[in-house]
Amino acid sequence: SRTGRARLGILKTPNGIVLTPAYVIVATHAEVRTLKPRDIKATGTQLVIANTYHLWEKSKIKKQNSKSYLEQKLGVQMPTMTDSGGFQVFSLGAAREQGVGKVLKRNQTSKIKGQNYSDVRIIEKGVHFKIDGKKRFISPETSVATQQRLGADIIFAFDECTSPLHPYPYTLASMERTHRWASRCLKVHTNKNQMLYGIVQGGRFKRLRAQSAKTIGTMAFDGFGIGGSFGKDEMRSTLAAVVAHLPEDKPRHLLGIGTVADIFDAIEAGVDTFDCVIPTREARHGRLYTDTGPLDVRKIKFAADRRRLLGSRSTLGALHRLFRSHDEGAGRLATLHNVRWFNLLLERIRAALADGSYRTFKRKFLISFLRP
RNA sequence: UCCGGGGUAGCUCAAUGGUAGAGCAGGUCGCUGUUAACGACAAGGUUACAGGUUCGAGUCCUGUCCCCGGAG
Repeated sequence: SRTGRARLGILKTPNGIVLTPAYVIVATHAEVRTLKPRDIKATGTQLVIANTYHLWEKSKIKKQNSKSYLEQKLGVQMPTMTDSGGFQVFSLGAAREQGVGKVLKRNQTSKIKGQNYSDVRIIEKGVHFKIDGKKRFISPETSVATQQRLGADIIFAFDECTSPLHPYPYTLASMERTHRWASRCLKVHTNKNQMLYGIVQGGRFKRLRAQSAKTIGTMAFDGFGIGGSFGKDEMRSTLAAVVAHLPEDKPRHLLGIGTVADIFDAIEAGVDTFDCVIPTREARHGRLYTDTGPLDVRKIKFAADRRRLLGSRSTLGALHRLFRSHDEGAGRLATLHNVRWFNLLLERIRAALADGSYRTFKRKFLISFLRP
């Protein structure tokens, strides 16, 4: 039985199927940080997302045994995505300059109009980046070409991820440019073994979100990414405004989200897949996820904790000591645990959706997870 | 026992006689299409002890205690 717009599905790719809803694990440099190739599947991960910007130079490496750099480096055959580099327009530009994330924490606005920053310059043709002294120009055409060389199963249109602090006029202008970029991406997308997803923008303005979803949603994409920034506590309402205008028969991916609360919101809005650095980054920073909430394993109170990490013989106490001694293995053990935990959560959600117990599952889960 | 060096935050060490600081450890918090195995903040002191000189002493002088090295 359906729960709102939530839906179960199977995403088929040349490298295997993905049961959805699914959490996509971030592998920016074609590796899940701290993990070895064989670790990835051991965590139950179905799909990973790498980054075109970060793999730009590597993408020029010639194929070996018909495998692209992405496939070689990942070291395991499985479904893959590559992001287009559009997020770096934000993360290396407005985000750094304004000191803000893509999800607003406080109600604040900015007079910053975009679209030139010290290391990012946006023009109609594409984006000039300057980072670590190196110059790089990425356009819809070069992003798609690079993603075709990298060979992921699912690739994304080149877009501009705007800041939640951008005012309405700039967000509108940027969105319309992203729409033009989307058409250009479709034109140069020649490898039909790869699914190309268009990306909905519109920032925190729901009118723009709906408009973007209508425009992108009627273009000949194989699926749709929902990108950009969000207002404070507006994930549900923003997703509702977007998904209403996306076709039912194509997959939807929510880019760069999210937290445990976001997962439920996204699934209930009708999102099929979403990716986020939270499981992996926070693991490296010592934050472990459990059914009774996240904990900081570095704190002294876990020094002798005998509870075991998911799928491991190691205990919280052992991991605590590894972190305290700055052992390289700490990040790997923590990452294995967190990725397993998020994948397991999605597995439980899929099971609950399948047998109609989603609402009950969610209520019980959150009571435990959010307990004081 | 003598000679020399030293004793400052939990640890390792700074501080021309002029408001005692840093790094690490420990604490709290943060992390949303990874420039992040990172970052922010707060706390932490009878400067071994007792006197003295000085407007003012971690700093100079005297004594005591302790540590290190060398000699015996």
